[in-house]
Amino acid sequence: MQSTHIADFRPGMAAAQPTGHEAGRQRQGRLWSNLKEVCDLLHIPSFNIAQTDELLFQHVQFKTGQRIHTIGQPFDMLYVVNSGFLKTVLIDEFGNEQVLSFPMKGDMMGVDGIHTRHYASEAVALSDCDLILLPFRKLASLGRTHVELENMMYGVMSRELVREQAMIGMLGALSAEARVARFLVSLADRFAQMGYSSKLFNLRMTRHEIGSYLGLTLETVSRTLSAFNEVGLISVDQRTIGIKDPDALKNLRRLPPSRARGRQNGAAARARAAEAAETAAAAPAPHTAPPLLAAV
Amino acid sequence: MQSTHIADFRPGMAAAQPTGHEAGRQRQGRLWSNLKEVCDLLHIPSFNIAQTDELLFQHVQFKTGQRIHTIGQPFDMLYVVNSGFLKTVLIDEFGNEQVLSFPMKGDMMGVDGIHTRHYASEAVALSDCDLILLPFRKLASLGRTHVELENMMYGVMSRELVREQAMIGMLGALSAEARVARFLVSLADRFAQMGYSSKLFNLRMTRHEIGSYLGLTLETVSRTLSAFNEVGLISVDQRTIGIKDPDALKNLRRLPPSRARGRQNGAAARARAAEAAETAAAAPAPHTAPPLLAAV
DNA sequence: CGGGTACTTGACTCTCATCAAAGCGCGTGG
DNA sequence: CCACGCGCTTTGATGAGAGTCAAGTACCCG
Repeated sequence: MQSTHIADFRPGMAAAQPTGHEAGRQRQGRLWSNLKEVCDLLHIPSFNIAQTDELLFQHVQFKTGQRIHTIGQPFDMLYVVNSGFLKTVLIDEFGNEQVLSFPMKGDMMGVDGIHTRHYASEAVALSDCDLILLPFRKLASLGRTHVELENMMYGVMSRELVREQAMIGMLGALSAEARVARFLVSLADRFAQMGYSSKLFNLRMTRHEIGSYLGLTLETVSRTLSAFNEVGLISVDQRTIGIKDPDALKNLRRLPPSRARGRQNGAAARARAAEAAETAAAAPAPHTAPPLLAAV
Repeated sequence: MQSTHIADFRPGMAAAQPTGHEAGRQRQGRLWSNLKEVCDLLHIPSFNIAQTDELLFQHVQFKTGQRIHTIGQPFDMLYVVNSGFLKTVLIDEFGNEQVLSFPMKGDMMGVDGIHTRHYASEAVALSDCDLILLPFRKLASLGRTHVELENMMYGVMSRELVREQAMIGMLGALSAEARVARFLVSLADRFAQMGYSSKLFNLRMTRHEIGSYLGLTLETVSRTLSAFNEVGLISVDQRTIGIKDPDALKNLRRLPPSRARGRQNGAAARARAAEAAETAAAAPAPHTAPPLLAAV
């Protein structure tokens, strides 16, 4: 899709990139993973997982644009992302998409289907993907004998819940600029965790999808990225993002008004942006303060 | 402003109110519930729960304003609300509260503590409460022998996840008026489910807390309630809310501009408000439409 | 190349936050 | 029992942030 102008550092990325299918073995012409590999992928401590090589979970591949599951479809599977990038969306009563998450390596999908036995969201591959299938019924019964597995389930579900709580807090309380900044930081962190570069990466999603995820319009996302670029917090070239000042991004609440950052060198502007964040961070923070945004 | 005209049916509310502690038995001067009672409370089908009267869970009472657990506190308990009203909040880095939920009878709290073994949120009683304690470790090990219990756990956690997803969708895509409208509807539904009146109830939370929950300011909440009152969708008297037109509220996206609803009788205004909702609902809904709000 | 999709940028609008000032209600203490 | 005070709520005026509409550009793919 966006191939040419980043071809130069694709090699670098490929080098940093784990080989993708490192987990799993061939069998019957398909990939399979054992319990330990799944736990490792999910970052769940799996101390004494017994010899579980007879306990294998099958992989499935999806190509860009394919749907993994749709809303209302009968639930029977959980999915763990082994490689690739996806989005999960809600479709409202008017057919509009609301992006809920961007699952990538190590994330679990499908948990929202357990309750009603039907998936509550839709998952779509944003790139070619390799997913591990976890049949839920089988998994639950296994959990009864393998305590670690049960812990894994509870842990992953709880983690997901906490993640969504953080999302709600962000949507409820942060400005557009702060949302975009945190989105970039969290992406960078996840890339780092996966062994990619956290300083330079490719967005796998469109501005529209980012906007939907953050509760903003695509124009606002685009403008905000441009503004960050202008003050030197990041570099933007289409879907290629370079993180220049992660700390300032992490703490950013509001950029100085645009008229105040007209003709000047980037360093000075960046310094002031960072300063704005620091100032906010150092504020006394009365417990009774209004919920939204400190002054700059 | 609008104080007197609902005092007349205050008594009716008290009558509709269940007696609160109907679940549970006395023992050692305290209330205890068995597994079946807990499942019923959570609305989890519990077909063949064996004789589990030796499996008892203790109740605890909290008074208005008391904290059930705080952020960072070591996790060991889940809580099920047997009676009363609470809020759960996140505290951001500046000390501002972000309300995450308003748990009431049948809701489970504390699930966010499983992952890190520390509660990720804080729970506060908005009224006197009676909670059932579920020691998590004990519960998990019981789940291995009582399959229904395990299903209950997964089901409740998944349900919570779906609820938060809906919240994210709402925060990301709806106008202030639509958010308040849906908040009222969802409250009404929950009251109905609990056996209270869904037409007339008391808010247990302040405008500030509602605003925090919905990502709005308290002034916007207040103004929106007043506007709904003005067009006859609801009646408002401080914390007492009367639902007049639930269907219009459910579908409402945007009220007609205020200048268009100046001097006129309420019925006509309500009709137009409902119509606005219907119109939006009947729209063709192209899949590619912008994420936010149809026109009126 | 040419068509289409994604992205950027500008001008304008409008919703909602902010600031401010009164009412109202309820509990406390005189 | 009433007066006082404080927190909650309402309402108004104002403005800033973000959405909407509209070109125009860059990029991708057949």
